[in-house]
Amino acid sequence: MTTMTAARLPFSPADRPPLGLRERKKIKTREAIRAAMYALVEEQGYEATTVEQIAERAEVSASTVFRYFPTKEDIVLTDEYDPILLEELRARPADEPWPDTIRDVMLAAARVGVEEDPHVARLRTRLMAEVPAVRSRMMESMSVTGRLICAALAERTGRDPDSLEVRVYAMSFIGGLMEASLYWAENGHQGDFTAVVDRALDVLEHGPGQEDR
Amino acid sequence: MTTMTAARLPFSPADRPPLGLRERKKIKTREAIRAAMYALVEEQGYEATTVEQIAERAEVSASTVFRYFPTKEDIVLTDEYDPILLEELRARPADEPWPDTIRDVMLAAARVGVEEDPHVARLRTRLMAEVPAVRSRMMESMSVTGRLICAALAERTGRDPDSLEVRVYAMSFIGGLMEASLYWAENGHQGDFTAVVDRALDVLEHGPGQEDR
DNA sequence: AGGCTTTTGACAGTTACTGCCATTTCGTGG
DNA sequence: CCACGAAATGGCAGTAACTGTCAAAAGCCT
Repeated sequence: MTTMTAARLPFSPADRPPLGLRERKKIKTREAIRAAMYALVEEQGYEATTVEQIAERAEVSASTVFRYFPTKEDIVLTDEYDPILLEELRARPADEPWPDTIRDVMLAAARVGVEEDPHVARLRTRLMAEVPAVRSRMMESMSVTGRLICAALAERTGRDPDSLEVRVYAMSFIGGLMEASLYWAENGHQGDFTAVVDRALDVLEHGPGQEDR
Repeated sequence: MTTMTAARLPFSPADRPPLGLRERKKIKTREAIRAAMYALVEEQGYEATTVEQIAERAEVSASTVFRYFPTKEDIVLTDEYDPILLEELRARPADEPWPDTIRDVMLAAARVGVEEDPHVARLRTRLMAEVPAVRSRMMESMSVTGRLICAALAERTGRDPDSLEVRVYAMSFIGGLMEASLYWAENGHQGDFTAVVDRALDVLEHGPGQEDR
């Protein structure tokens, strides 16, 4: 109930002010833990960093770290893309052709994700490529994004979000985007991430090109 | 070096006889461990089964279990689809249109996987759906299958197997097939698995249907 | 200031997994 | 058939990520 405040739907405009000391401190702690982990990972690498070290540097106990993040991997990668996606989806006209919708929504999410903190975005994708555990956790988190795509597509086309067809489509999408991120990281984060995503979206929409033969 | 004998390429016909006592015993141990785990999982569930229990029932030490399988998850799901896939790929004419190739190859692999031991196939997919750790491990293993698809597509179309386009295509494929397995398991393994895969392949080839609007 | 709730730290316990070393077991050449 | 080297095994100690519990501390409210 404390962790994962992702599902809070639209963000009513007036709920910034009423933040008690408690809430503010929680945010600070959360970010202190993140910062500690980022720093340690850059110094020693992911596996070499223990949760105790993270706790120590963040000046909290190990128990507290686990109260804020369910697993070590989550410390590096929890960040809510889904709300952005939802917001972006909501902003689109309901009769827009689906391919256009999904493309723009994905590009927007990618843009926000990278521009917000380019340094962290790179570290995150690098770890995704290098550390299996991180990659796995990311996949899990992406698959809930997949369900979100199911819902969106279902809503716009009047299909069953739980049908095999819709689900397979959504997860193939996720798989493709995941690979795009990996590609970007493996090639030293060359070029614009959104450009990479754009190319990936082409493939997902039209296939790899030169279809047969 | 002992585990994962998957990459042994074509299977020359005459290497069944020269199996020493040692080799035979190793296979027996391996299967004993697997059998022990399957049984215990059905009795108590996945998480409740510890490696020590598995070792005990298989009449080996815990050390030995870890010598045979790198992780607990691998005990349930290691089984080499990739060799089947390779063999099947090899059997196809080189000028066959790619969509036909990939479809038939995948269907063949699915068929073999399920028919060989339906009971285990169901348990495996059920665990995939229910246990995140198993699902993750499966994803990792599927992503090496993805590289295999990259290589095959690249070879047949003269493209770079490491290009973004080819990689995204392959992984979207994997994502879709993964979801098909999950779907099958979540719906109580209704119907033929190959039929489910067939529908998934339609989606991967042509999109979810009713493209836009 | 005093009582209530939430957050925190300390601690003990579990389990997957890693190395290391001594012992056993198998394959082989004499 | 027997030794000798290599491989497989078991036992043990250690690590690190979690989990659950309980008492102390800190923010909140009147």
